[in-house]
Formats: sequence, C-alpha cells, structure tokens
Amino acid sequence: MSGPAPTLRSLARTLGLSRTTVSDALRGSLRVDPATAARVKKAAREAGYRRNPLAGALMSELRRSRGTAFRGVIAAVDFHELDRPEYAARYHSELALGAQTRATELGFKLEKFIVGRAGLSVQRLDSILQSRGIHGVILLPAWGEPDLSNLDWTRFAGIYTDYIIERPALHSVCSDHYRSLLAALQRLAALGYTRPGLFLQKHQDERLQYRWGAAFRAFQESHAGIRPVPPLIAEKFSRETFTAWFQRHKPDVVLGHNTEAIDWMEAGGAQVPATHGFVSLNVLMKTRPCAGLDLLPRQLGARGAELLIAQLQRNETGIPEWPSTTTIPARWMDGPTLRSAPPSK
Amino acid sequence: MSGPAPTLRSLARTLGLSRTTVSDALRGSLRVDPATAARVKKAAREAGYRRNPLAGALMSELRRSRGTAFRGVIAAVDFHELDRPEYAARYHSELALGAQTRATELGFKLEKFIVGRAGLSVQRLDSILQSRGIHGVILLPAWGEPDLSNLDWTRFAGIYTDYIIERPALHSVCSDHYRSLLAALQRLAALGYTRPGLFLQKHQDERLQYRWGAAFRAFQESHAGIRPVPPLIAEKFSRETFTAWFQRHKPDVVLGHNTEAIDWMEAGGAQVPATHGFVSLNVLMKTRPCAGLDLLPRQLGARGAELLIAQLQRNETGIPEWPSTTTIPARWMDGPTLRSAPPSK
DNA sequence: GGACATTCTCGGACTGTCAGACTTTCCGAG
DNA sequence: CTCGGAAAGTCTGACAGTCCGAGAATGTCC
Repeated sequence: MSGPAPTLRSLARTLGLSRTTVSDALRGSLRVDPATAARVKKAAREAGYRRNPLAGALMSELRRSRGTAFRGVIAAVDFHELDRPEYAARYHSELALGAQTRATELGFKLEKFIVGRAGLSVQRLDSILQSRGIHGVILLPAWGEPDLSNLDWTRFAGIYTDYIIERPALHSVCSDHYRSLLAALQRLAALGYTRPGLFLQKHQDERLQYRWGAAFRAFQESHAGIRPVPPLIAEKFSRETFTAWFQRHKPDVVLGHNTEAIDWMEAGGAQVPATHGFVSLNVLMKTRPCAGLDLLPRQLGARGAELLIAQLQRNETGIPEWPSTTTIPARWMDGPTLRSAPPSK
Repeated sequence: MSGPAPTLRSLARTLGLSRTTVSDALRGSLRVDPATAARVKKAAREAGYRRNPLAGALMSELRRSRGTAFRGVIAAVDFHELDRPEYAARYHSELALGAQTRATELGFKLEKFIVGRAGLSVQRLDSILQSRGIHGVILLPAWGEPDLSNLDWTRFAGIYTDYIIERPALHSVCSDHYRSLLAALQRLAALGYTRPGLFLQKHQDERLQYRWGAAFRAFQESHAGIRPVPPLIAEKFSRETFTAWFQRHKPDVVLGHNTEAIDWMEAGGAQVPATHGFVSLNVLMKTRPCAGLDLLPRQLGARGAELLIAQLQRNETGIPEWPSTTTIPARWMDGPTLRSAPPSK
C-alpha cells in the first residue's frame, strides 16, 4: 500500500481546520458552516478517506461514558405461573443468569420483572420501563402464551428466549431441538442402537411446531438401518400407556423428557443400560443420573442478552420487520443409561 | 452509580508507575520486573480492573499498522463454481447486495472475494485479508462443502449464509425452511387443499438435514383432515418419475422447486390452478409466474452482515464456543397457480 | 573511574468523538 | 457611538490501551 491512509487529522492539516471540525462535518453535524462542510467532504472524497467505524464507536463510547463502564439497563421479564414445575424454574434461573452475566460483560445491568405478581400488569410494566429509561426487554419463556402487544414496542427492543410467540413477533433465541435430536440419534446409531423410540407429551412437541417428532421421523426415513418405531406422543401419558407402547414396539433405546420412564422400562423387564438405553431430552428434567441433552439455557440467556444489546447499540427499537430465530444446538451429556460401546458381533 | 471504573491510567497513578508499565505487566510482557508485575496484578485485582478488549485490539492494530492498514471493511467470500445454476447466482447476488447495503448502513464497506478463481486459494485469501486489515468474513453458500479450516480464524470473525458447515463451525444465517413450509401448508389448508404433495431433489433436503421433508410430514401428522401423500424425494427425477408419482398419489396441490412440474401436471390432464395447485419452494427458481416462498436472500445477507459486524464490535474473532444459527422465515408470495378461495361446498 | 552492556521503566504517538470553551460577528439597548 | 449579550463557527482537552524507541539506573570489566 502506498503511504499511510488518510485520517481525520491528516485531512484537518490539509484543510487548515481542526480534527473536530472535520469529524463534525463528515458526520453531518449542524455545528459546522455548510460551506466548510462541503469543502471537507470534497477533500475527503478526493483523498479517499474512509472512516473507521470501530474506532469511531470506541471513541464515542469512551467520551459519552466519561470513564464509567455503565451503559444502561435491560429488563428480564418473567411471567408469574403458580404451577411452574421445578425444572422449569431452574431453566428460567439459568436463562436469567446467562443474560445477567453477558449483560454485565457488555456494560449493562439486568433487572428482573415478574408480570402477574404483586399487581404488575403489562401496562404497569410499560410505565415502569419507560420511567426507568429501560429500552431493552428480554422475555423469559411462559407456558401459557402471554400477549405483550400492549407494550409500546416503538420504545423497546425485545427478544424472546423461547420459540416465536408472535404477540408481537420479535426476534427469539432458543435451543435447536431439531438438530440436537438428529445429532443425538446419530450418536445412538453409532453406539449400535437400531430401534430408538421417542415418547413425548403432545404439548411439548406442539409448542416447538413438532420439531421433536419431525426430527425423529426425518432420522428414521434417512437411515435404512434404523427400524421404525412409531413415537408415543400423547396428551398425557401414564405408566400403562408407556408400558403398552414399550412392550408393543420394543425400542432398544428410549428418548423422552420424563426419567420416570426408566422405572417403567425396568418394571417391564428391561435393564438399563444392560438391555436398553435411555436419553433425556432435557437434562434439567432428569430425576436421576442419565444421558441426555443439555439445552444450554445459560448460553441461550447470554446470547439473548447479547442480541438485545446489539439491537440497542444499533438504536433498533420497535417490532422488527424480519423477526428471526437464533438457535444453539444442545450439548450432549453422557450418562449411565447408555451402553458405552456398540455391542460386539 | 459509584465513580468511574478503574483504567490503566488510574492504576498507574495509584501505583506510581507509567501506564505502559501497567499495561505491559498485565499483558505478561517480559520487559517488566517480575516483582513490579506482581504488584501491578495484585492492585488491578483489588481495584476490580477490567480490560476493554475492543480498546486493546484497536490500539494494538493502530500501533502495529502505523496508520497504513485499511479498516472498516468486511469481506464477502464466494466460491467459484462453474456449474452454478442461474437462479443460484441470483440468490448469491441478492445475499451479497443485502450484506453490502447493511454494511454501508453500519459504516462498513463490503468487498467481494471469489475463492477458486484467478488463483485465489484459501491460503492466499488469508494473506490478503490480513494485509488489508479485514477481520470480518461473510461466507456465501457453496454447493460443494468447502473447507476453510486453513484460515487463521483467531484473526477473523466469520459467518455462513447457509446451513451450518462445520469446517469450521461458525455462526450461520439462513432461511427457516421448516417453519416456512409449515406456514405454507397451513395456508394451503385454509384454501381448501387436502392432499398436498411434495417433490424434492434428495440433495436439496439432505443439505438442510431433511427439514423440507420433516416439516411436510409433521404437518401431515398433526392435521387430521389432511390425507397423507408420500413425498417424492429422488436423487434425480424426470418427467416420468414425477408423472408416475402424480398419477398414483393424486395430490391436489404440488410443492417443489422445479416449476417444470406444472407442464408435467398439465400433460397428465391437470389444469393449474383450476383443478390443481402449485407452489414453488424458492421463487428465485421459478421459470413462470407462480405462488411460492421468497427465501429473502437480501434480508439474509443483511442480517449476516449485521451479526458479523456485531461480533467485530465486541472484538470477537475466532471460532465461537457456541455456534448458533439465525433463521428468518420465508415470505409467502401469492401467484396464479393457486385457487384464490376454498371451493364452495 | 570510565566505558559499555543490560535491565527496567517511561513517554510519544495515535484509524475519532464529545462537550465545553474560545473567537468572531452581529445587533439591540442605553 | 459604545457596550454587552447572543449566536455562529471553530478549537482543544481528554481519552477503557498498545507499540517501540529511548533514557535512567545498575552492574561489570579493564
């Protein structure tokens, strides 16, 4: 490259102006006399000057903050649910912790609000957020699908930590259930299992637009060596329902959320992991040691906060024109409910 | 909030040292007397000092380059493919245009590189990017799955505009095929179609980990009123293959990529849209007006550039610890290949 | 005791921005 | 006619850190 690239300072020297006048002119500040501004822009163009946006952003942040690392507050909004299971409460805690840690790393503070408790309505939340100068809102999952259309979204950037909710349609971040189940099934196939069986509560599949079931069938269809076991997807299932399905279809490994199924398998003569395997689809739900998927709620919370803060940094409030979903694959967790190697022939 | 955060300079004042000695000590430079280094580290820990990685990276680059490196540039890397279909070339152009527009909005410039053309190897690309001071790399889709592990990713932030490639595992952004097909099928059901049929080239499903097929079956399984038509997923299909499938299973609406199928349907007696419907799964591939899915490549490119620049703004280079995929649902495009209302009873 | 080498530390310089301060000009009031 | 305040236009201090040349202090050798 020939010689140093032109900078604000070199332009300023050439023009006989201060670097601030040049900076202001190029940024369109009204402080600068229009004739001076035109002169600066022309010289910049002719010199091939290109602003460094990273340097600009850093210097701006540095000047604005006056040395304090504090940049703002974002809100984590939870929904009061009396019957929330304990594992879900732990999931929410992990999400919030991840969001908090990442927010802190990025110079933000995270404050929690619980809608539906202590008279906190959506309208009241709106008022509080506005009066507190909070513009970023990260929404924790809710079993019932809350309606947040009443928040004045022109003032807020928001992100769901769940699959898309649409009321309103915001960006979202969640686990990649589809891809994680496919990867888990591949792993099980590598361990020599040939008849995996999936059991699900219907609502758990529905709220993910059937991704568990879809991934399961997609895997079966695409692997000739896998003998298809119809998944058990029931409104609500009992030991009887499960056992009937298990005896009838004889899967050699079972995947599902409820680890109580291990007892039912063993009551029916199976020995885990000697004769059959078990994999939890969410290790936060396990009640005993077993293999399974860690949906990484802490990482999801962190990514959610990160994406939200990036929106704030771009000054993007309002309902996004193209809402997107960011997914992170679950992490496989080994456990004592699987054989450790394929059976020898 | 309590006072300014401790900085190198404030630590230096407290310790009676220069800011350079403090900086060197904290970075482990051997220039500093070990006893002094220990003193500095202890004081930093006690003061709660947190280094700003973005400032550090910027200053380092500033000093190293002496103003000669160009900045504020990100690279769009394409792969030379002789047999790339015309629609794919248009898809790539849309991706690049979206990335370019968004980069410009965010104060960056996008430059294109084509690996495999004019002797541009991955190693040579690495050298060029480094010498040009380019740290952000957005990777356009490739039909063959390229291996970019040879880039020195410690120096670059990268993002794929395709489904995850894993060589190496970076963040990615792409269409939400699964969710888009589900939504399309729901739309068709609302128009009164009861026997949708899907035809795909096998590779097109495989490279999306079977999401087209999975969404199709998930929809069938979850809607009692839909009579199941087995999808046609073939290595390569001809008019004969398609026609046999069409005649045998009698779908009332066909979804697929290749609009030539409309001719084949009509050759078999169907009248589109009078008796049968057709939906394109990628309107960039259509050769005639029809309904279908706009995969929004321009928006995907824009989002990709945005996510990449956010990584640069956080000074995050290297292979991410938790690579994520960001998906945007396709936009439905109405067209003359569907009935405009459900048939009256 | 002077010359030289080594070790340890310091300070200039710096892809841009913010906000207060300074200079110049203009105009109304006395 | 003079003076003071306001506005317009521009300038300067300061700066989440790093690199590298240079200076000061110390030790060794002749």
